[in-house]
Amino acid sequence: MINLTNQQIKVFEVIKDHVVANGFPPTRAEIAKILNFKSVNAAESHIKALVKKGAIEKVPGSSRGIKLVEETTGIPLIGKVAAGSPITAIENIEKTIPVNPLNKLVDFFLRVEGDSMINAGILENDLVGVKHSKVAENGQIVVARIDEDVTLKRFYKDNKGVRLVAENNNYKDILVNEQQFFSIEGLAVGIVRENLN
Amino acid sequence: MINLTNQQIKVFEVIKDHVVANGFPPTRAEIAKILNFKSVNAAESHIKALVKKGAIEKVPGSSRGIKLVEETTGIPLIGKVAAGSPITAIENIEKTIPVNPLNKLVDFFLRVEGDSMINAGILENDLVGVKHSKVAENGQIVVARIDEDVTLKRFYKDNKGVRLVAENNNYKDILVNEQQFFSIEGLAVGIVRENLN
DNA sequence: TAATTTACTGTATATAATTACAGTATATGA
DNA sequence: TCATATACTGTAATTATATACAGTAAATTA
Repeated sequence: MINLTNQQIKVFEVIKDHVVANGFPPTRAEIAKILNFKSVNAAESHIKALVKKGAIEKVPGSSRGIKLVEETTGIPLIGKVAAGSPITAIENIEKTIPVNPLNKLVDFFLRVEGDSMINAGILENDLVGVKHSKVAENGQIVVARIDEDVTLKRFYKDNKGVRLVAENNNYKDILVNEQQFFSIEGLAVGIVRENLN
Repeated sequence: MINLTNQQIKVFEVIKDHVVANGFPPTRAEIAKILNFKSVNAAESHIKALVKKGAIEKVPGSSRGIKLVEETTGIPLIGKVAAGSPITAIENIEKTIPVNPLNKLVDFFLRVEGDSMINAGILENDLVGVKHSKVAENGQIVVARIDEDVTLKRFYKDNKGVRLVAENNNYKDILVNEQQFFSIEGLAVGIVRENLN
């Protein structure tokens, strides 16, 4: 977002906050009311400026037809921290992480039980983001089903059959035999850990 | 979401998809057009039914004044998988994870460099979600600044001073001396790992 | 079997909302 | 210094939108 004036930043924040709070953007009149403009056209003019500068997009003729441009939403990712600068200073922001970095890929989450994947940095109670898939390549971490059990393991297949391998030396490999029902439910594509402290 | 009819589900999906695609909900007329209703009132009636059943909320008098109820958005968290059921069957869904499970707490992300926190299950390139804070309790994982360096470590303080401890035996504790500038930038509250496979 | 819910069409209207036009005043860049 | 941008007030008109009312018909529930 390039060179917004203080007032334009205020208008932008009002729009953003309204979307977060209500799920839809404000009207010109609502913006004007919040910022104590006596004319709706003040809001309209600011919107035009924000469009021109690429902070938002307009859908002409639509009520509340304001889109926040993707890079302006989400959470900042701090890259290299410049000497002496506050950590969240604009020059330190590498990019903006979408509201959910895993959102596009993840079909569902599974909560991890046990410590069988601890060497892969996957701890108990982590949320594993899973993408639906019926197939996997050797070495990939998969959500697999053996009969009625669903488990998270590394997947290997060779001429002897399917082997599911834990990332913890205390666990033995699981060899799937011909009598068992086996299917891959999905691929682990990411993890989320809440409550780190 | 309780007992929506097939048609109500369709209308709900249209609303949800519109919000995802455009950033704001559709009008009655837009819903009607998408679903080939010849009367806008068909959409209006469905909206009333969806409100009654708790799938959405209405903001009366507001254009596009439709809110998706929180539990209806986001990504399903699969709990115990019932015997024989498809993994994502409704009875297996424990709850719905908000679009970003860390969103409320995280002020910014830091990308992890190095393996100093590997024993805490924090790997290189993980995104650590950080909450602004100037203080920490002993044992908490913090983002700290020593002179110009920003680092992620476990924080300890006693009468001898501040000690920053890695979660990796190959790293020595960092003892902060009086001549150095030291500050806590924030507390690690979660992690996100993309590209697991 | 009667009442209610679902699932619409069709009409109408008040109001919500966008957006253009006409100004004023100050600040900034070329 | 002259054009352009910023930052508004104020008015007005067109159109976008919500929403009520009057129906019809079939399915569901009590």
